[in-house]
Amino acid sequence: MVYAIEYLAKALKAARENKKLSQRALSQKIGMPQAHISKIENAAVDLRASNLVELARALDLEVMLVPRKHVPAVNSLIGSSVLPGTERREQVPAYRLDAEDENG
Amino acid sequence: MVYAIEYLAKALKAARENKKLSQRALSQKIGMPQAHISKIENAAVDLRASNLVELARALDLEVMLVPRKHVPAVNSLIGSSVLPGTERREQVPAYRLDAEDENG
DNA sequence: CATTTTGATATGTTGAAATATATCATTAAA
DNA sequence: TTTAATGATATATTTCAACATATCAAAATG
Repeated sequence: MVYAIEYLAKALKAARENKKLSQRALSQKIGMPQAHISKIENAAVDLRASNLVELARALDLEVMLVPRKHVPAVNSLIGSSVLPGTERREQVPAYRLDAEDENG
Repeated sequence: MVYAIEYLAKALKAARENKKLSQRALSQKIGMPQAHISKIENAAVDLRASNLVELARALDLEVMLVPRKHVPAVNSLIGSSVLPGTERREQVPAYRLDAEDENG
């Protein structure tokens, strides 16, 4: 377990599930073995930075370096949608049965 | 050269220089060989995610996954201060001779 | 209910390639 | 001279791909 990147692993997993992609579908999309994606999402491996960027982009995310003092503002801006801990439980509004494509 | 992470490498280098830290000082701060930091800043190696997080935090930066649609807003929010090309020259106010701890 | 099938995810192994690290040398600049 | 940056070498550790297989959940079927 690589604790330092656990939050990134969880964010990647959450983003994939948000897009309703299976690990297999994602693996075919970027040409990375499904088994490796599983290990990454469980923080069982310390993935390389280029793989992090590639994986993120496949999920419409960008890896950014944010000054610590701006982190709260950024979090509120993006609704902490990619931060673990903000599980966004079954908060799905009853009137919205299907979310899927949230990005522009 | 690992092109996919070149922008991260440049951002790390810019952030370090902004804090007026030498590679050696940074290396001692986080216990990473100075020679390795040099390779990282030149994108000569594909560093591991945990090292990216550790390096970023030592420079008061956080590695975040930002939804693509929010990237422009985040960039304007943080003033693109960590994006290379925004060198932020000698903008240090004359009345402030010593910066160091910027975070609250 | 029990069984089986199906889909998705997790785990384990092997071998090749690359990083991580330490150390030392060189170069350049203050 | 002192400090900083880069480059080279050698060794240890780890990722990563490929592949097989195990686990788990849900659905279908007997």
